[in-house]
Parts: sequence; C-alpha cells; structure tokens
Amino acid sequence: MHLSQTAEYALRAMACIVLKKDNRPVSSKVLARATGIPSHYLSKIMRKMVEAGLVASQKGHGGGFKLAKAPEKITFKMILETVDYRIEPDSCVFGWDECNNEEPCPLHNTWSHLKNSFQWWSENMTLQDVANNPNDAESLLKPDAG
Amino acid sequence: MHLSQTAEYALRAMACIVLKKDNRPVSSKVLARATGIPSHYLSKIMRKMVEAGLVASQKGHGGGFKLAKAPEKITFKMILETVDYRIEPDSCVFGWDECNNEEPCPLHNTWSHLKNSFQWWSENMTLQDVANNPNDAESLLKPDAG
DNA sequence: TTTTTAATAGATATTCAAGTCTATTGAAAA
DNA sequence: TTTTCAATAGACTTGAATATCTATTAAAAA
Repeated sequence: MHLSQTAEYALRAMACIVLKKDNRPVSSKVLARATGIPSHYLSKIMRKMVEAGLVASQKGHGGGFKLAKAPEKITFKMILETVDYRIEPDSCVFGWDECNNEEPCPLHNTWSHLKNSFQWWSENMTLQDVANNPNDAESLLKPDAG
Repeated sequence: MHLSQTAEYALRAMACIVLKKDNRPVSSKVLARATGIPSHYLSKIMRKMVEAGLVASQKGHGGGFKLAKAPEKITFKMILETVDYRIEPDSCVFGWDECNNEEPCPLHNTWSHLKNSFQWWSENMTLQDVANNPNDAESLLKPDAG
C-alpha cells in the first residue's frame, strides 16, 4: 500500500513548509533541497497547492511559498486531493461498479476496513500534527545549507 | 491509497478461486472472465502464485488452478508479496534512510499509524475471510457463462 | 494416435506517471 | 533603470507498469 510518488512529495513539501518557524517564504530551491524532490517537479506540485488555496506564492527576489491558512485547517486529504490523488470512498478492489454493504464484492468487507482507516487518517490529520511532532527536520530548511 | 493494479488483480483472482466450492480447478480463461482481468496478464500472475506455492496448476484438458493449501493458511500478505508488492515496514514517506521512533521524520508518527493498520490487515486477513463473506460472486465462476 | 484444451514462455507494444529542459513573467533589490 | 532572483508555463523525455501477441509444452479425451 502506498501513495503515489507525487502524493508523497506533496505531503513532504507541505510538512517542510509548516516546520519553518519564521514568517519568511520558502523558495522552491530550498524546499527542493530540504525534501529531496526534483526541483522542477516540485514547482508543478507547488503550483497546484497555490491554485487550491493551501499555499500563497510570492514571485521575485526573496519570494517563495508560505501556507495560506492555519496548519490545523489543512488536512492531509486536502493536500492529497490537490495532486489528484483520489481517495474514492466507493472504489472496489474487485472492479465492480456497484459495490456496497448491500451488494458487496467478495473483498468488500475486508477492504472496507482498510479504506476507512485511511479515510479517517487523511481527514483528521493536519499540518498541525506535523508541527506538533518535534524533531530536527527544521534544520533542513536553512537557506544557506548545502 | 491504493494497491498496484497487479496486486489488486492477484487478490481478485485468489478470492475467486477460493469461492469455487467444488474441487475442480478453475481455468485461466474462466478466471479471466469472472474477474475482468486481461487473460494473458492473469496467466503471468497465476504463474507467480504457482511458483510461490499458493496455487497448484494442472495442464491440459480440464486443467486449471486450485489452491495449494488451506484458505486460512493464505494471507493477503503472501499474495501481495508474490507479485512483488513490497510492504516495507521501514519505508519512510519523507524519503529518509533512517527513520524510526528514535529518529523520526516529520511525518513518521502519523504515517506509522496508517502503515501499521495495513500491516495488520495484510498479515491477518486470509482467503478464509473471503470465503466467510457470503455473496453471489460464485456464480461468476460458472464455466459456461458469458 | 490424433485432437483439443489449457498452462507456460517470452517477445513486443502501449500507456502514464515521473522527471527534465527551456523560456517567460513578475517582483524586489541595487 | 537595470539586475537578479524566483515563480510560472508548457513542451519534451524517460522508464516502469500494464497489456498484447505468438508460439510452445503438457495432459486429458476421443
């Protein structure tokens, strides 16, 4: 079970941004180095974050990205859906169009458990939860590192 | 969150086989029709199941596949790993080589929850659980349908 | 023995996510 | 105003997963 590479990148980038304690924007370049995400690819992801209203961008010298709303208002689900990572509540591992509690496919019951736990996770985890977990990842964001 | 297409196919095919109540083998052709998996692609997946010892194959007229061991002995994890679907317990969403409870990446704590629930699911769910869930999927396996 | 059914093998094709490259636009600093 | 930094835009490339095709091998039935 995994996220797509892009979805993983999106979570990573947003996690890094929330860890930046001062109010200055993080440039794409710094963010790319801190997260290990290919810089041009990261740019595309960030563009989507801006369009989705999760992040604000600032062009030009000293510019970069910062969160557009409070960390606790940004759920993982919002981030994942922004990069087109569909968490389809009715998707069926068996490939059935109609698959629900009334008309379950052979794998419906067991698969539902797992799907529900992912749903819960993505809807309830926010960037605030990332900020609450102290560790030294912030040091990655030093603009003069590397 | 999703399985790879191949991993999904593997679960589907094995689920279908366990639902066959008589002791006759299921042919690749019937299985392909019942599951909607491209038949040649399914053949490759089944070959891996045979090599892994989960399934026994019988060539020639009247041949096909049947389980090589009791349904409760076949966990989802076994099936997934057979198609190279790695469930890496130490994988890190943040891409860190060393990421554990002592040296957690910013996403470690929240991600661990989810990973653990998947681990539990794949290790504890077996084909017996599929067999225990009554529904009319067995009818898909009628050799003369379609 | 011949025919038919079905697994096995492997080469080839297709598709899409992921990654790269080049150029443009916008804003701050000098 | 000029320079520099950095986001934006989009064309292009790559590679792995997925799918298809053709042929061969094995076993049962006729």
